[in-house]
Amino acid sequence: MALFTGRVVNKVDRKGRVSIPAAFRNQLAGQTFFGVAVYPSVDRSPSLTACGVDVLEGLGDRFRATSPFDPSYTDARMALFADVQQLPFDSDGRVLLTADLLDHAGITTHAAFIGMGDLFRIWEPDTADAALRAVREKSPEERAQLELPPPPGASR
Amino acid sequence: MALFTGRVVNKVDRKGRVSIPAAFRNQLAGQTFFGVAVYPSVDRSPSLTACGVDVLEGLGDRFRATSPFDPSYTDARMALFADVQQLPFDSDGRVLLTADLLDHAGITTHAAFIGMGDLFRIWEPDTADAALRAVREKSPEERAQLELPPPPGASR
DNA sequence: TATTATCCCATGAACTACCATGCTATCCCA
DNA sequence: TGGGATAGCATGGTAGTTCATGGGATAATA
Repeated sequence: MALFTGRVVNKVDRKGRVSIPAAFRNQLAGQTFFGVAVYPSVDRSPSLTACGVDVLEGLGDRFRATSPFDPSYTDARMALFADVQQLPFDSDGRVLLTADLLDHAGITTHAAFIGMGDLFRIWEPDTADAALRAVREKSPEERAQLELPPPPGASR
Repeated sequence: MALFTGRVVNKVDRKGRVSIPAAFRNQLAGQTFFGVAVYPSVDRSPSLTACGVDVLEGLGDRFRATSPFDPSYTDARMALFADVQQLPFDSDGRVLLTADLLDHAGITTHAAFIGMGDLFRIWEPDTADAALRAVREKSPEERAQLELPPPPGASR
């Protein structure tokens, strides 16, 4: 399973192309679709969320267990999958971000890639830094898990 | 489970390469990723904390079941993974510390590796000595009360 | 035809793998 | 027990490869 970590800034060229950082791209090797799934982040932050298609397939599996007629999940189905773009890598490992996506994140010349475990996000770099600062202030107890891993078997 | 102990100082060459002490490296053998995960210490001390990627994978697993809609989890994901660098060993057991990491710890020509159980830390040697001295100079009464987490499964 | 997307190549920079050296600790044998 | 051989380790350098980025040519689309 992919494990995305770290922060990388790459350039967006005139055509809207961006290199996905090699470290991230390599995590996605060996999937059914050689590219990334990208969508505007559902928490309404001005960022894009990206993952391998296997993660989406995993979410699909969770819906498959439910009835397609169960109205309680149809909203979630639409919200999840409607805005997802599957962007293929070109031969150099770049993807073409659509105008919609660039707009949503306010990305112009540079894009910041932020690892988030089995997902990563794409931000306008300054916005990303501000968000990171905010999160570091807000979630010290989360970060502390890195220093004091919870005992095995602990659930939350 | 890895058990890091002791204190070792190694040289950082012009390219930023450092040998991870063999004793530490051997503890990490047999992991899915042949290298270390390194990040600025969460307690804001001028040091880096390092561990095997299996620790990160354990954290990642805990998020996989959570809702992709819940912003509190996305914040936590970002706080946890954004500052973590996965550094692979080269064929001689060295890693390349990024400028960010070197900066944070004030490391220039030498790096001190301090074992801390299932983690270890990387310091600028003089800074490490000062921090160690501070801990040792606590009175015996204080040191006797250094807090240990309860053993797993203990009820209290 | 104008516009957009896809593919391919060129280039400089960064990174990786590999090799050489010297030091140190360990082992083995006299 | 002393001394030499040996293996592991830290460290330095170099060559080959990958990566990010730009540009251009071709193909698809409107």
